[in-house]
Amino acid sequence: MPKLKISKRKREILNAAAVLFRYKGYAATSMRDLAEKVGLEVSSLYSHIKSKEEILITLCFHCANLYSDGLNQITEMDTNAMQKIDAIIDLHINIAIDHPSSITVFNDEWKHLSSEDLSRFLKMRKSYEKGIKSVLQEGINNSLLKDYPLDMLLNTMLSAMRWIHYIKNDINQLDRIKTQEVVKTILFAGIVNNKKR
Amino acid sequence: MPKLKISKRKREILNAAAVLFRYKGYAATSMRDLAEKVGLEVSSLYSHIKSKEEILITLCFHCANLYSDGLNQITEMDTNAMQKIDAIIDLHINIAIDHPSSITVFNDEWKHLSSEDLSRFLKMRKSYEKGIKSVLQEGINNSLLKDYPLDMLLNTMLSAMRWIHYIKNDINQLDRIKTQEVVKTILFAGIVNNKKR
DNA sequence: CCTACCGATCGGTAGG
DNA sequence: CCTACCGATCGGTAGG
Repeated sequence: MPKLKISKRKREILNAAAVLFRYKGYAATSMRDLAEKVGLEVSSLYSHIKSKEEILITLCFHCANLYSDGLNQITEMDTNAMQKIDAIIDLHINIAIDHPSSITVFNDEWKHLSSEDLSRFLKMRKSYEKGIKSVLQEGINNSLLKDYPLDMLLNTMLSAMRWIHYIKNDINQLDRIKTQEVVKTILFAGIVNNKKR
Repeated sequence: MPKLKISKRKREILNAAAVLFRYKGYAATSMRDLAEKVGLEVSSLYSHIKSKEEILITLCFHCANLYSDGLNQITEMDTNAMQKIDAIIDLHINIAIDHPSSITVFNDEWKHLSSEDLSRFLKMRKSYEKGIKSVLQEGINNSLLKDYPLDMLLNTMLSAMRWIHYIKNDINQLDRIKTQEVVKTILFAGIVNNKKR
């Protein structure tokens, strides 16, 4: 596991790439686009990065780690399923607001990863979903959640938050707390077993 | 408004393109890929289509029309806001199940439209969202819906269904009715004003 | 970090 | 619908 240090310049390049990939897509973004954005000649980029794909790999797995680290902390908490789901929703909303560009890359551009990286990525996603599903299952077992098919519950819940990172930056003073509150209320009133309330 | 007739061959090409764009993305799909898929030489494609972008335009606006025609029928119905939202959810789920490939293109690849087509597309989307928002507003006014910010209500509701078209084809015998039922229950119990129930 | 450059691939056309 | 072909652009390298 390298990645001990990332130079300031490299971070600049990664950030610029995230923004470009977000709006143009990975395949439609050229290294010329990226070079221009950071004020370098194309060839100079390769002093800092190995390849275009290395950038994609870095961005995708950076986000993957944000999610899986977050989930690990949550599952270790000594709380019930409802509170864990509460925390999972906070996690997703916070990541979406704090990293809108790289989250878009993570969501929409991972398919351009190749072979080993792609399968590693899909494995991480599978395991992340498995982690959430077991929280959901715990909630169902304790009658805290309605007994719906886990897949539908998971997909609906996670999809329902997949618009926050599209909010334009100039509306960025959007109230994080308000978003969490409203989204949570919408989701919870739908997921929670009313008999228990 | 042309498009009176689309030859069988052209339809084949459009369908193959939708599938390729879905899995590889528009920019990463080459006309060579497409030609191979339909069993033609690259240059022969151009007897049926004008350009790569024409394909994207056709696919995007085909879907856009499915949604806006559907919404128009719904808003003309003589029903209350709740029933209209019910119908809107059905519309989205049905389109997602019936046109999984082109809906993915519609959702993820519209950004590759250029200038006039892009702005026409965004205008249609804006107007579609406006139509749904006025249904939501009507529901709020009649105390059928919780009084949340319209944008959050709209985005959460539409996003919550944006996973259905990713269901793999080999699970295609997934029960449409069951999906509608579960998604609707999850969404409704969250959106509906409980004081009214 | 730049100049100079390369092979591969791209969308698309001419002409039949 | 195909053969033959083209200019443009791609990601990336050599060498300093």
